[in-house]
Amino acid sequence: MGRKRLQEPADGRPTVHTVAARAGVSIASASRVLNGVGGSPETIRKVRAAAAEVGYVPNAIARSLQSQRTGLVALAVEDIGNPVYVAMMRAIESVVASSGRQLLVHATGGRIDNETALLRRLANRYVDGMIVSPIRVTDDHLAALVDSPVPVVVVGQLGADAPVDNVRTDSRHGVALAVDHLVAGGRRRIGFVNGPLDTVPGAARDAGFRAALAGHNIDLDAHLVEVGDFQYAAGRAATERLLARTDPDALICANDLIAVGALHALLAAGRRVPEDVALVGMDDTDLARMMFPQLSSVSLGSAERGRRAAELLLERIADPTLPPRREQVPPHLVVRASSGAALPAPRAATDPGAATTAGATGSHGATTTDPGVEPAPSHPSSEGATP
Amino acid sequence: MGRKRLQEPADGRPTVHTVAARAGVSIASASRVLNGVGGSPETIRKVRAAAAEVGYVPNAIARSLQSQRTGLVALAVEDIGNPVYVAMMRAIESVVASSGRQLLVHATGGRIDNETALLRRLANRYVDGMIVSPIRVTDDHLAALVDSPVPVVVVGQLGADAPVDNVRTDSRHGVALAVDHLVAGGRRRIGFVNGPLDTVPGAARDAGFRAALAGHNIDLDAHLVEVGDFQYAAGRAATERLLARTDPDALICANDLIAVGALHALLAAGRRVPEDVALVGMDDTDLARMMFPQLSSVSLGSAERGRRAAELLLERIADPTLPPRREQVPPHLVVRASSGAALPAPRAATDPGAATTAGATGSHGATTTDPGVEPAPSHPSSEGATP
DNA sequence: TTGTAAGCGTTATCAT
DNA sequence: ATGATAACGCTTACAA
Repeated sequence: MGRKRLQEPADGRPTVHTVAARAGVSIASASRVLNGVGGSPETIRKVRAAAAEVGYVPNAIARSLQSQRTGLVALAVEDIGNPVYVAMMRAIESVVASSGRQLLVHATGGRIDNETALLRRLANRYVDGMIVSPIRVTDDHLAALVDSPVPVVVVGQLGADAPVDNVRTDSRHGVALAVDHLVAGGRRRIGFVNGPLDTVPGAARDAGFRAALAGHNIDLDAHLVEVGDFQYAAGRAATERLLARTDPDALICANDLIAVGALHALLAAGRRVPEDVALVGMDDTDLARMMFPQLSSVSLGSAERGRRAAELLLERIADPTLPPRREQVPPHLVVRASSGAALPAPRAATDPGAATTAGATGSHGATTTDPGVEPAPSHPSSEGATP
Repeated sequence: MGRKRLQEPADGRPTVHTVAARAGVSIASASRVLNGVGGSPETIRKVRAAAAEVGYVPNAIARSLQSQRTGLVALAVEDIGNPVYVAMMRAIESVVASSGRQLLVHATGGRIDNETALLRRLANRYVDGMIVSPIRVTDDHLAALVDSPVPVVVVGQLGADAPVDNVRTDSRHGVALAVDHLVAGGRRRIGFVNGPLDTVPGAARDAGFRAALAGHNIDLDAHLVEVGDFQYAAGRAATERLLARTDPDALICANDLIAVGALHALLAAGRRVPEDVALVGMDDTDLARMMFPQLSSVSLGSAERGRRAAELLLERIADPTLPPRREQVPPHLVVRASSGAALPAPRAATDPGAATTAGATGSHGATTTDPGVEPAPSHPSSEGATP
């Protein structure tokens, strides 16, 4: 025998039973009125009054158990401190909101166990679906993705055979765009500051860099390659190590955070950017435009990937029987002042607002020259102060 | 009469019933084994096997309905694009994680209705507790906070009478620290680029600025004050407007995002920082250290406030009967290169790594001089690439 | 140890 | 329109 049903639960909060009793109707009637379906005028009045009097608040968990949905969608990324994920999140949020759902974000901090745990917990029905963007993928991880009880869409590379919706870009090609551009600008001693090679993006960018150099018949000088993690501090430190042993005339960084660190290190070392060293980042985040000089950057279409991922997720939530889909968003290079001037130029504009016209299009295409004095990034949807 | 209980639910996913039937035991036994409490060796074996065979995954919603907890905690902020919230989030996350819970973040985009809706949805039991940091507070909002079914802690100013746990700082004092410092450095034409005055922080900072100037017997020149929103783009635009009509020798910005925009505008206008114009931001985010020159900034103790808020929340979850608590974290000024040199100095160091010793302590105390070549921000807990 | 069944709070079905 | 009750999937008190 279980406990007997309490009309007032242990924590004292009112339930439909409380309201129904107070209104002198059945819980069915109370529920109907509370949901705005049916009910005579008199019943409606009584129930509404009772609900207001006791301060009734529906229990969303109970409702979800019944309806098998929560109206929540989650996004799991490594680090919301990285503006690229903020951009992705904004794009996802706007799609998700249009479906009447709310987006929740979780930062995994790159801890794979953490991510798997989150997947295992949230995906067990707390959310209607999830978008994850892992930088490392283990078998355990993949298993969690595949047999998730709720729809999951992955942003990033995934094994070709994984039966999971997937939106990716071609970051190898992205690196090639940067190399082409720099070579066209006369640079030959091109350095590369990468993230960890045991991550999916790190490995892809490394491969892309090597392939692109080979394509230009440039021998890779190992001194010109450094690895840290995908953070500002590591980018700065890695660049300092690189500068201590060799003298590049250009630097490609695996993301914008690293690029900002590299810029810091270059300026501290007395190098002019772009006169002495041209600098190209990746991800094309707001950060690239906030720097002096503004940073050229390879856009990996993060917002676009986020938007597509969200659309795929909503489709799958609506119809879980869809076959796994795989989409690709092409990268493109945005040229700004940090790589704008050609090598021999002795004194180029370092004015942060100065436009550059060095949009030398390499053999891989997809290069844009960003007008230097663009209106700057704007995010109508956000404010962000410290209350 | 309701439907009859299906052993295999409509969506085909196994439940305890499925497992129990397959193992040839009761659902009680199955549940016990699945939860690791009780069960004979033989039963354990059978249930484990059955669960594995059918790929059983527990339904967390159902479990939560029973246990009245979800193991989730939410944080609602305006804009995760603002690094100050990232810092706050990291601090909260580490406390929350230590309690075995997971943190979810929601960006409200400053839309008050959005925030209230989130509160109304999540707080209805989807999470065990919430931390919110609103920049605008309406009555409706406050009502939602007060009668939330789950514990809520507010980071930021709240009416003194609101019966809600609250962690705040004194941003008026924070602005005063900046003014004192600049005055001590010989600046007199101090400008102020603020956020919207109808926000809580915007109003507080405006008041703080006026009071601090008055304290130094400096008349406020209205031309020296500009208002935008708390974003980079607005900060840049506002500074451009300000520079178009007057000529400040120092600028205080209501947050670091605005300060970066101001720096951009100043450099584009040919002003040297700090020689011509000293610049001080607020929030002391990573961004301040990523700039050239590095930005002085008033720390409002965001990480500390986040940490305290999380602790208060956990305490309240453990004991909901606690009386409302209110805590305050004092601001302090971190001096870096952007305001380091005194006014008359014709040529100060603009090397981004250069240390400054101009930590002139004003009458309000709490000033730190940041060694310029500090190891730069590091976040062991995060990586952040674009997979 | 095991099974039966109550109960978490809600919605939905069916008969009245 | 209304009320009684099954069901969502799970945990657990109690009896066997």
